[in-house]
Amino acid sequence: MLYAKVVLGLPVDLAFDYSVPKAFQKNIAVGARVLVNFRNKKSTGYVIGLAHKTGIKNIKDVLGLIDEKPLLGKDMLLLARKIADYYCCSYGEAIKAMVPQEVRKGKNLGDAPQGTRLHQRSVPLGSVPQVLHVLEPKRRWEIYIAEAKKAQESGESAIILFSDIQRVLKAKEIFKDARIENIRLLYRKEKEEFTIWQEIRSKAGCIVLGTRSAVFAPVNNLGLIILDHEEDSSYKQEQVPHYHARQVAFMRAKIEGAKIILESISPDLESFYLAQERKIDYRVVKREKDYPKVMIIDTRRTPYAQRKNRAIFSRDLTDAILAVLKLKGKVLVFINRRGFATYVVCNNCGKVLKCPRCNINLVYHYDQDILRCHHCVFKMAPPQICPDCHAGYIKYSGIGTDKVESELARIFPQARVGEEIIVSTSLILKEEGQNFDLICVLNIDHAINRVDYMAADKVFYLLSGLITLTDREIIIPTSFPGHHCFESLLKADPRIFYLQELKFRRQLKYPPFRHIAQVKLRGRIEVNVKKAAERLFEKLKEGSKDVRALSISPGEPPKLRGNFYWQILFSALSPQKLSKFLKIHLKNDRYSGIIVTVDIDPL
DNA sequence: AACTTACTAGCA
DNA sequence: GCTAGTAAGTTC
Repeated sequence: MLYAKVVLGLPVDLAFDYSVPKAFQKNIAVGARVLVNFRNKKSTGYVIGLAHKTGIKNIKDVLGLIDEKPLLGKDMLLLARKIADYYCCSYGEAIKAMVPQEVRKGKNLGDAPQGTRLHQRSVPLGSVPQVLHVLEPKRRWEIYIAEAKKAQESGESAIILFSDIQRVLKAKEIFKDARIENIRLLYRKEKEEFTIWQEIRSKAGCIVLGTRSAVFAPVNNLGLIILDHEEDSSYKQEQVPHYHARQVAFMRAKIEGAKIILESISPDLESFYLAQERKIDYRVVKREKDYPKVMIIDTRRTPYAQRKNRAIFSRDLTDAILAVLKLKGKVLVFINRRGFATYVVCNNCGKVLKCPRCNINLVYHYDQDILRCHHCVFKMAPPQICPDCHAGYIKYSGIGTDKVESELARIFPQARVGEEIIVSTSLILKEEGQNFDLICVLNIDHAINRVDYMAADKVFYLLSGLITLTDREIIIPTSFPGHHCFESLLKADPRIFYLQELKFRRQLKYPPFRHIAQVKLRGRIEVNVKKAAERLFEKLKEGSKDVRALSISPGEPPKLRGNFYWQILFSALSPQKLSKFLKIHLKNDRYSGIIVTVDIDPL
């Protein structure tokens, strides 16, 4: 008798045995999908092993063999196992993350001939990963193209990952212009995803351009993986399993002997650290534009009268903008917040209008005359009279892009806002090749002040991006003028930021020196979530030999889309130790109405 | 995850 | 003794 060990896309890290009827015994193989009866429901399962014995009585038959040829090769199965061990998920959940929806649903693969794997190169070529620190963004394309060509010439495929679809499409144009053949676009929103996925499987020497999930593209003979803007947070999956494409790329490149290039204007602190430790290579592409004059304005010295008025633009800023306008120059005013007013408050009772589902401040949008929640889709018409006390008028304060635009129109009536002066959030960084004569960065202190140990990194990545958009001048008002972000920018030396930040991280035993696991509890009833979190923390606060419990706190944000959040943090030297610890200890912890999830290396 | 079974508090 | 609600166990 033959038995198949089958995993399902469930959060249980177990394989279930099914007996294999005679009809399938010849073709069933590890890596194939099967149709099975599980809890009286038909589901798609993945065969991860075959055996001639089983300890299970009342065993059920495999109902159908979906793949005559295995869907997943040894390499992909090993990758799934590694993801499960790193990111604290089940084998099946990891496999689920690797394949398109149609494949999960059990759709048959076409008869396209299966690609022949040239299989393991004798010597893994160029397999030391590389940080590509590109201070001149447009120069990176020629490197990508050269690397892609090199891969294709030796019969290898390449995967190039981008932070979003716009950039994938831009890359397609550039690669087409460079006459690269065999380009395939792969991302989860692509209608043809399933067809393209199959094409990639059946061809050799594909250049796959895609977003996060394309790190799993079923290419043959993988030679190269590039991550464009590798520090971008969109490489981290927000759903379980919370994998990071960079980490998966490292795993996959190791298994398949491929080369990795991590490209960025401002490499991730962790990547810089690996380069610093000589674990990976480091290469700089120098800036060609002139380096702009960097003005850090100490707002602690602005006159009290100005602060009291909450003037958005201090005298320094208006003077600088006016000077540029006179010379017909272009100004970028940067503010990382959309909308007109970021809080809307009653002038009688002081009540601030909040989203009923997320409990965060609603933002007034001038163009549509509407109040919006920036966390969920909630919107409402702005009330004239306070809905709470029914007495006071509604007052708008706090600034966003819309408010900045209208202020600019007031201060500079002669200027065309939207042409000579552009107001934008970090969306401006998605467009390449822009050049401004002046960039004013508003409200950056807001980002520095966040209670988030990564706040400084995020500010540094942002400013590093902005500084590529000007060769003249950038002005940043702040009450932390001595911050290492700014010092680094002033001296045009990124190392100042990285080394200082690493020093802090080492002292605090934070990443990259230790790994963090965030256990998130969510539920509809606030007190229950809090109680469950406290109970769990009480149980696990001792940690283990390797794992330390760090803290328990309300989620960030504490309420989102009608759910309340609490979180517990743990740390350990290795992510595998964290995952193992949590898999053991969370197994028997269930609280009714509360969902517990684990995020390893949270952002 | 989704479903079954066991257990406990509150009630007539 | 009954039920509702939830804690715990199982899935092949």
